[in-house]
Amino acid sequence: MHDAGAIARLRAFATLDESDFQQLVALAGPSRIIDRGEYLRHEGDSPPGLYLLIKGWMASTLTFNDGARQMLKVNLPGDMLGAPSLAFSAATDSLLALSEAEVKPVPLRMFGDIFRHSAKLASLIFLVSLEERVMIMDRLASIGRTHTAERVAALMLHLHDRLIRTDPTIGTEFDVHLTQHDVADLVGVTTVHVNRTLQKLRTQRVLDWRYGRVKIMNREALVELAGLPPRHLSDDVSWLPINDHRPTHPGSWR
Amino acid sequence: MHDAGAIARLRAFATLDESDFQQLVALAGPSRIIDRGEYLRHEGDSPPGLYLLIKGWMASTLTFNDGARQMLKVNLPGDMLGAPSLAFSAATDSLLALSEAEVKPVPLRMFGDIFRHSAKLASLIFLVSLEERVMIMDRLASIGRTHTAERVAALMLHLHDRLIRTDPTIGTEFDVHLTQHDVADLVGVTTVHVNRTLQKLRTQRVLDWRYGRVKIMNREALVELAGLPPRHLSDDVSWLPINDHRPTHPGSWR
DNA sequence: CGTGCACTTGACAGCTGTCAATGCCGGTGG
DNA sequence: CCACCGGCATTGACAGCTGTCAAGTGCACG
Repeated sequence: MHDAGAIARLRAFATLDESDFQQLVALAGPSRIIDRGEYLRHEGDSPPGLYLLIKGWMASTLTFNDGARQMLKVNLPGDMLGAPSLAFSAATDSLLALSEAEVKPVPLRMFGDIFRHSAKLASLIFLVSLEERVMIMDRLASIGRTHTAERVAALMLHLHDRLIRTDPTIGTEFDVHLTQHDVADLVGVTTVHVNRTLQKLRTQRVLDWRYGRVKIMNREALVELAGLPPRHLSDDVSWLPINDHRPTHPGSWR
Repeated sequence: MHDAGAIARLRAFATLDESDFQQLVALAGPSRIIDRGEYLRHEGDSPPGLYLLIKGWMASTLTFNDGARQMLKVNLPGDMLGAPSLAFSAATDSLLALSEAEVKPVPLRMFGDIFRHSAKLASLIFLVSLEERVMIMDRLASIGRTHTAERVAALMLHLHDRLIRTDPTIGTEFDVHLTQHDVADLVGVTTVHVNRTLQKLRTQRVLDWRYGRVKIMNREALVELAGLPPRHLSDDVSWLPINDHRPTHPGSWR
């Protein structure tokens, strides 16, 4: 079940067969549990590592030289953690547990083997990386060009879209493992201002966010506030080798 | 020369041989010239296309439903344009020419062939995509957590770092093809405020930015202002198949 | 029952947006 | 050659969103 969650994002672009599945399962190392509030790794750590988030919520954060902290991304189960840092000699961001979380380290050599042996899986991983870029582009636009209420609306829709992808039964009410301080760090304002903004949204009957539980009261209003167009994953990536079947030869793997 | 620029970013991670080079050159289609201020494509265009920026500056922009515009990224010669949108059914961002620019469309099928036939090039393209993610993460943090002077400082250092990579002879004075309005859209403030901020930075003898020409007067002050750690590309990605030599069979290409 | 964390509230300062007007300059047409 | 025009840069006054500081509430936990 956990592994199924971990490959859900790849399956959004193509169906995976048994051979694909085995290669991905092979990535999963021993589990590690991280308490809420603790860091899996800090920015600057070298060399950067790669992880698979199995359970719980985590966040990628960046700290300025004056101590200010910006949260760059919320990671949900099935997400890869730490990938962007792989292009650099040291970790570019810190990985923080927003709730108790379970992660599995992925040896880089084993991750590289995917690119070595499966054009299909490499293609899908590339697509997910592109998807991540668009997610952060949308967040950047939201933070750069809108006020706090709009940013919160965009964040909430973003989270809801991502949660509903792994659990379609989620309705308009669901748990969000973020404190108001976390939200502040995500949307780039202070905790005090987040608090006032949430109260305003509640009064306006748009969004009710209390005690870690969210209730979407007026989705249309949220969409209008967020101001961003809806995003739909491509349903045709046949130009990538996603249908090739290059048999795996386990013996040749290291 | 142009093609050399176009592959410079891949070469940052590994050396390319003749076979690699040929596959990349094959991507280049017929050139297209775009006047300053014109769009190569608009967000929402479907299906999304992929392009290689040969000459000039371009920008990726996103427009809100209220007309506000956020500039997400400045593209320099050698950059791939439009990649993030490939994971979606419609273009997620618009591509705007900041100066007269020359681009070459890349047929998706041909781009896919790289993933089909070269694990090495696919790996390098993946790494560049990760690098892009970190660039935008840094910009997001800057916009989310700092004031305008700090944002401008971070932007300028970012541009300088990228310009110096393709032209190491660039000193502390160089051309930047951005109006104050462009800068405002990049750092998420108004044109008026950018103007005042640039004047302040000039008075403080930190940065002199006038008439499209920039003079870095105090680099240490800029770094301190920006507040972001320096980024160094990885010098060891040997866990990826960047040394494999899978001979190309041109006849088998479609 | 004391402690710590998250949340809440009020007053005030400060950064930034808005609006409006002006100056500058290169390009265009008469 | 000169008037006109549009884009870009600049300036001032003022409003408004957001940050800062400080204090207080409520709840979970040991």
